[in-house]
Amino acid sequence: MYNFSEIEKKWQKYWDDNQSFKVEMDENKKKFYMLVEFPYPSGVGLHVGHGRVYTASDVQARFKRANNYNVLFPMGWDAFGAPAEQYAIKNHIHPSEAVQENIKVFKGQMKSLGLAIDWSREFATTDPEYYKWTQWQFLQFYKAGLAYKDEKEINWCPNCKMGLSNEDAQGGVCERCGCQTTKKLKNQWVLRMSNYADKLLDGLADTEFLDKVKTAQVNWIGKSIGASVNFKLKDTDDYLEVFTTRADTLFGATFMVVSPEHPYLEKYKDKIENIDEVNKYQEEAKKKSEIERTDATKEKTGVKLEGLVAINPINNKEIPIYISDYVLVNYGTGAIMAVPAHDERDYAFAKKFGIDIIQVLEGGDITKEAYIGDGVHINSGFLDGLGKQEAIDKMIEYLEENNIGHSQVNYRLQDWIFSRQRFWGEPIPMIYCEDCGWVPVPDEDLPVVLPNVSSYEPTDTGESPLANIDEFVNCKCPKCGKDAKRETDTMPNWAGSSWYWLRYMSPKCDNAIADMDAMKYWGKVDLYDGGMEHATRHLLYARFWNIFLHEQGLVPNSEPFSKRISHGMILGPNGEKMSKSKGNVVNPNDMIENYGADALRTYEMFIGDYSKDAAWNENGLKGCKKFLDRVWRLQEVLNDNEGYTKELEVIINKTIKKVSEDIENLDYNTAVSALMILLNEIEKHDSITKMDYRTLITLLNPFAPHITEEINERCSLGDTLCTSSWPIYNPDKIMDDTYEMVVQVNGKVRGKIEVSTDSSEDEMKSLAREIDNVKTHIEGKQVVKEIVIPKKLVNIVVK
RNA sequence: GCCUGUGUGGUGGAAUUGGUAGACGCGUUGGACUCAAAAUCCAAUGGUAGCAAUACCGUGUGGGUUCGAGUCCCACCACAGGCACCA
Repeated sequence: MYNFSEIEKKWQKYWDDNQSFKVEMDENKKKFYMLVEFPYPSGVGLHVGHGRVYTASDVQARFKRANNYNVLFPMGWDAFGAPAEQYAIKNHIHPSEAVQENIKVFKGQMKSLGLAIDWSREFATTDPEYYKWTQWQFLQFYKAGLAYKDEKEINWCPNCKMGLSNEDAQGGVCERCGCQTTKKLKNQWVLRMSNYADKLLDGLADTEFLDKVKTAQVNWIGKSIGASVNFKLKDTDDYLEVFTTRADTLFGATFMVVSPEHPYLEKYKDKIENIDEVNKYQEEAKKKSEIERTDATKEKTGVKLEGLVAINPINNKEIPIYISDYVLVNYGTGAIMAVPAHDERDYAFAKKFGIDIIQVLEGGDITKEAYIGDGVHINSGFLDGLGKQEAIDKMIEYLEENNIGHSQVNYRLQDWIFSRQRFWGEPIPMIYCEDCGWVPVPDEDLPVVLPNVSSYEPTDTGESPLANIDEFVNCKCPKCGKDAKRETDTMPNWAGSSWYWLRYMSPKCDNAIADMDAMKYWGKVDLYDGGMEHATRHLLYARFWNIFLHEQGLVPNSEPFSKRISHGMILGPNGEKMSKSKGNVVNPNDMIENYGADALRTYEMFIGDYSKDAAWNENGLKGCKKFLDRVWRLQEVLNDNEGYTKELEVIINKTIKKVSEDIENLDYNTAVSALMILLNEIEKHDSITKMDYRTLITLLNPFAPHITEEINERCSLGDTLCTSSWPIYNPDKIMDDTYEMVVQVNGKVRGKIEVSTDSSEDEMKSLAREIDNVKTHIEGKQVVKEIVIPKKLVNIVVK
């Protein structure tokens, strides 16, 4: 047998030495931009799941290259973030040192997989030459009025001592450490992402994302169309504003509820007679975790505001106001009009507090539960007798005419909290001056570099460790020259990954985020592969960022990615997610050592539907190794005949078609299967031609690039495969002369017969009746009709 | 609760989109080679009945459309992912 590690090293060196995969712009060639999410270089090295994703991307890149595309297939490192910082805290070294070490390991592993990456474009988000431009782009947001400082309650992880975005604290659990988050007031930099809600929705039309990715984004943005309604506060000149999607039920609004954080509670503290009780409720709400507060199944709680009463503007009835934590401060106006007859939550609250329930839609039995279905309006004055949409329209018209409210759109999407109180992130390039306020760091002073310090731990006050470093903090105001202080917060991990695909286009550019000509040439990412876990967060941030850059005239396209696909995970042999604690982790290094990178790659492509999870099975890997061994052994049976072996011509042409289409459609598993079928056919012959062999290994090359190059060289089959063109099939040669015609009687298969491909329908019919078993099934029965599907089957219907 | 998906042999998974269900691989069983083992090669392999030809059953469940349904329609069940007191 052959020495696969020797062969693999040989060809990896060859590709390196010859810079085989380096690309430059070439206006004469069609471009193809293959992007795969760049990894966070952790200390544990690559996972076999990475192997699947990178191999699949590599197959695409090699396939497109062979099809004469100018292929950009780059790689880099998303290297800011908590793990490197934790490691630094523990070992008292600069995080960049740990990052350098890890990158080395990752890159070595990627090379040993034989990936056709253009390494000349490599960078890390932690390179000052890169984050200089991340900082510069933040300043563009700032200058466009899209970055602002806001004192607001944020998610706070008491364990990590860190502010978290809503995205990082989903469900009230810290994404990093898993502990329960609380709330804390902090002055944060925030990006006005919510301004872009509609653009993010509309832009989806220009993408080819999977439906589930689009749906996830649409849900995340959460657009709802409704109305804003003002309720007058009795004995004041003020109004309490609410958002509702059901303005038509206003006649049934019998009370109002404000969230515990609503500003009116402070504003009207003198008017609220039971303010102590209210304050107590606010305190309790604050103490509760996000999980407790948003548990929809728990019993409703609340306190009635004594002394503060609202007036329903549609009927001028006085209605009470309550404070309750089932109303969220960060959605709508933080206050609602409650229609207990037709809303489950309001119903539960009204029942508990003994509030009036007025039915305004016909249907259901509201003595038992809220009726949330549709119905004709009743008890609703001028809306009586109307259906839902008609009533909504009429009500909004009325509200607008009478200056009580207006139509309004609301989004679930929030602004992006952009501050982190950590060391290992891009410093936010802002300076605070007593006289001038917040002043951007001038472009020529970028990047604001992370200093060397002895401790990387967050401070007890929750501020970044940078706040303890006087040399970093103290500076001069760029505007007036007086003593000033730097912002010590850093950017979130998502910042560096929100524009990295642009940088690959011209990674060395030093006067812009990337060269405009390069961005125009490479354009949008053609195929972007990443995990489903990034369908909302990373993908929305990246799109928001790019849309903004486009508006600023900094990039040529509004949408950054054409097609987004997502791969399934590789699970452990037991079908569970691989983890150290479960002891089911498969190390790709071991697999490469024992079976070779080619076998590993082939197996990871063959393992199953690329978009679905798949459980690891080492026997499957052995099977793929066996397949490659058999391909290798064909070297012994080469003959000197020209062209294809005649009997193999059809299946070879068919296989070219099948493999090409499958790779194009990301059906890697069936592409490998087609090659196995071809090999099975080939092995039925005593000898094969060089052309037979060359075509087989060319089709196999994207999956097993090393062994195929070696075979190609040893047998002198042609040019190196990495610079060769993909085979083209002959459409006239993909049809066999004969096929197995299926004969059914009443839809059941009763016989099969080998017939010539150019048999006429009549010939097919008569051949069908000659089959003995068919005869027995139609004997003595009346033939009602005969269905003929050319080149496939005959179905005889009898009675 | 809502939104996406998915459900096929012992197993990973195929099925030209309404036309032979189970390709290909793994596993299992039998055989060849070998003193023996490994490796390799050959054969069989959805279930039931049968010596066999063949018949019946079979793609989560129950209905339906059709000459014909894994594929389309209706209802339901289970699992996975996302969202969720969003007014």
